[in-house]
Formats: sequence, C-alpha cells, structure tokens
Amino acid sequence: MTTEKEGTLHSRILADLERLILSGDWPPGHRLPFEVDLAAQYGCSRMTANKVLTQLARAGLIERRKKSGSFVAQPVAQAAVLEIHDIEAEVRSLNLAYGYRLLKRNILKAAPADLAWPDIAQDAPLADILSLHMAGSRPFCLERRLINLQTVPDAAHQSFEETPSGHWLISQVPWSAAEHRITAVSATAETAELLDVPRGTACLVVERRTWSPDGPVTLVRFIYPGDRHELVARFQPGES
Amino acid sequence: MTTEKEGTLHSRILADLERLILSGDWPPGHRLPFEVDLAAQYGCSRMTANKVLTQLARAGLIERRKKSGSFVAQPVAQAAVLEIHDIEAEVRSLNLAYGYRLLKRNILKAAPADLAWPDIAQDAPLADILSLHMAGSRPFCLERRLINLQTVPDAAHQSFEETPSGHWLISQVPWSAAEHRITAVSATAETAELLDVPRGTACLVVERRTWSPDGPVTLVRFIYPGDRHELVARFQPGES
DNA sequence: AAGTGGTCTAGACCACTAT
DNA sequence: TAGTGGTCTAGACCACTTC
Repeated sequence: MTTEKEGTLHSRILADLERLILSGDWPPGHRLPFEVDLAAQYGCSRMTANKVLTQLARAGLIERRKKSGSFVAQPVAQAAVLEIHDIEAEVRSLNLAYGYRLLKRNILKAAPADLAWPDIAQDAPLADILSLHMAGSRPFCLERRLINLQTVPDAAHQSFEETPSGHWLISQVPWSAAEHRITAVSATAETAELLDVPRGTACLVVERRTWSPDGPVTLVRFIYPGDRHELVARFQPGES
Repeated sequence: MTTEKEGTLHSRILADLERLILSGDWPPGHRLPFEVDLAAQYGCSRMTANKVLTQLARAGLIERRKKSGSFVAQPVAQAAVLEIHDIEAEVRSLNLAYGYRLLKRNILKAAPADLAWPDIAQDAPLADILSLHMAGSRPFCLERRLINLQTVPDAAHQSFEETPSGHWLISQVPWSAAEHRITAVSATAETAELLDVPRGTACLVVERRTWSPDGPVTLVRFIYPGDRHELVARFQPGES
C-alpha cells in the first residue's frame, strides 16, 4: 500500500492498483481484494472502492464477476486503438492459413543505423528480428522488430524460429503503453522481393513503440502491401 | 424527459442527455441543468446526477466548469481516434501557411461509379466535392468528399469556394459517429499532378464515413503523399 | 443460500472561481 | 462571497451467480 499524498483518495487507490497490475505483480487472472476488503484496507467507504474498481474495469484492466470477485484481465493493449496487430488472428479471420517464417535474428550492441529508436540509448543492447507473416502461400506482412534487452533480457535466449516475437513478448511483458505511427512508402527492392510484389508498390507501414513500467520494450515496423491491407478504426461518442 | 423503463436510473438519464446532445437539440455551448436541478427533475440524489454528468464529461460530450455549470462541448469526434483531420490546424502546427482550393463541385442524383458508399442507396442525391489543402505553396492533401443531401439538404446550396466542406459540415451536424479506413496506394496520374508528386508515389489514404442520428452524413477520402504525412495514435491503458 | 457486485440515497465538507 | 462541481461517507436494497 503505497498511498502517496497526491490527488484524491480514489485516484491514489487507483494508482496503487494500476501499478500492481501494470508491473505484473498482479498477473492476469489474479483476484483483487473484494470491495469491502479494499475499503477496509484504505479506510474508505465501499462507494469509493467501488468507484476505483469500476474505473479499472472500464479501462479494461480488470474483469468483474458477481459472486467471484474482480480479476486482472488478459492484456489486449493495442487492440483498443486499432483493432489489428494480432496478425495471426487477422489472417485466420480471412479464412486463410497462417504461416510464420523467421528471416533474420541478430543481437546488437547498439541501435542499427537504418531504424531509429529515439527512446533508448545509442549503445543499448538489442535483439533485431526480421520475420514474415504468411496468409496461405502469399506473404502477408513483413515484420522488423527491435527488442530492448535491458528491459527484456530473456529475449536474448529466444530463437523466435517457431513463435512470432510478438506472441512471446506479450507473455513476458504483461501490460504496456503503445504508440502507433502509420505512413505509406514505396517498396524497396528488398521489401518487394520479400513480399512478392512489384518494386515500388505502395505499402502501408505501421510502426509501434511499446513501453512497460520498466522502460521501452520494443519497436516494431510492419510493412503491408497497400492493396492487401486496410486499417479500420471506429468511433462512437458517448459510449465511454 | 423521456425516461424509458429500461436499465438503471443513471443510464436512463444518460441516454436522455445523450440524445439531446447528439440530436443537436442542445447545441455546442448549451448549458446543461446544474447537478441539483437535474437531481430534482429526475427525483434522484445528487450523486446519481453527478455520476451521469461525470460520465458525459469523460466521454467528451460535455465540458464542466466550476461555478459556471456544464456545457455541451464542441464536436471533436474524429480526434478521439486519430489525432488528425483538422487539416488546417495540422498545417498551422507545422508553422506553414494554410491554403484551400476548391477544384470541383457537383450535385449528383446517384452515387458516382468511382467511389462506393455502401451505407446509402444507389440513387441518393449527393454533393461531390474535390478540393486541395495547401501547406505554404505546396499541396498537402487532396480531399474528395460526398455529402448525403437527404441528411444534409443545405449542402446543395453551399459553394464551398472559400470554406472547406469539413468545417461547414461540423457546424451543421453537431455530433456523429465515425469510421476510418486507412490504406496505401500509388498515386494515379491525376492524383500525382494535383499533389505535385511523381506518378506512382506511395500515398496514404484515409477514408472516413460519418453518421449523425439522422443517417449517413458524409464519405470523405483524404490522399496524402506518404513521405509528407504520418498518422500517430497513442494509447495508455488504465487512463480510461 | 450466501456472498458478491450494482446501484442508489441523503447528507456533508471542500476547493475553486466567477461575479 | 456565494454558487458550483469534486469528493466522500455510512448505510441500504437488489440481482445475480456460484457454492
């Protein structure tokens, strides 16, 4: 119970619980204290405890079940912004077979020249992974990923030959903040060859940076053939 | 006071107020009843009224000011998904002069062959507007817009020679739902000429469909040179 | 059947700010 | 300085769900 002195009571409780969840101390599936117990712990009324838990539930961090209690939810961070990026699920939703191929994997002692990552030091140790996601027999998406080994040291010992690094990462780093950058580029010769499209084809580039409470985690760049992909984001005001 | 019988008390009040705001009956800037008055109107406690107004504020539909009251907010629907699309603000934020040029404007009696709009009937009357947004002396973004004249009949009498249709629309249709589609294409000959880029340049295409409570409002397609534009979306779990 | 979350109340005190 | 939103309480009843 850290209970700093800033802010309102329920925002302090909220911050405490968020930290416990985001840090992984309370992993997905962990049961939170009941409302009455939480109220007793913090010496507040049940209404205040309820407000905190309701807010956590609305933010998607916990799931509440009557008679059972409140539980830390499974991480689905990026889905909330753009409903993409579980590439396997995306491919399968098109009724195509999903395939994964590791193309390259290096351990670097400094940031590569061709992919800037402003969040971390120039000499930070990194894993550098290039892989290809397939839909049926056709290339679907080219993935280039840097992983910060200071934040996720175990990544150095993973080969990523069978498991996409994204899947492995999400099991390691339970929750995170993310930022997406979306732009369009013409396929370079190398990209075109790997994606099996004509050189110069317009491609959609999605770059995502991810943070955990411990620091920057990963920078990943997805390149999709523009004619084979579309991002969709919906918005309804007032749904909160 | 519609006060249907479904759901909880505060969700009924919420639905009432949402309808008044989304329909435009309470336009942006309109002052809502004070918490005490709202509580009296619905015969509930102030806590319940507060919960409703707090929720509306968090959803961005209203803005609350101490001592003054609560006011319907300016519509900023699309900003909540991707922080773009007030192109003028975007250009000015780059410290460039903003310019606008109307290229074409037609009234159609049916959907055009080259731009599908699945939400509306094939023979719906439409305004079809092509315009160019400039940053300094260079083209910044090409805009092609269809407006549903059944939902927004006044658009038929607007020339859009001086005012971008987006600005005018937002003043007419107070709130809306939106859906974005983002993809990449190679510039066609016509697009390349208008944007002053080489033919075949990778371009970022953002297509937005907008609805009001009365029905589909507009379909707009923005085409940006890929090297001159980038979409950014941030996400922090737990911020609600 | 018991325990949990969901909701609501009537009242209170405080902080901020527009007047 | 008075009015408004922001927050909190102690208690209550209900509905649902698992035990």
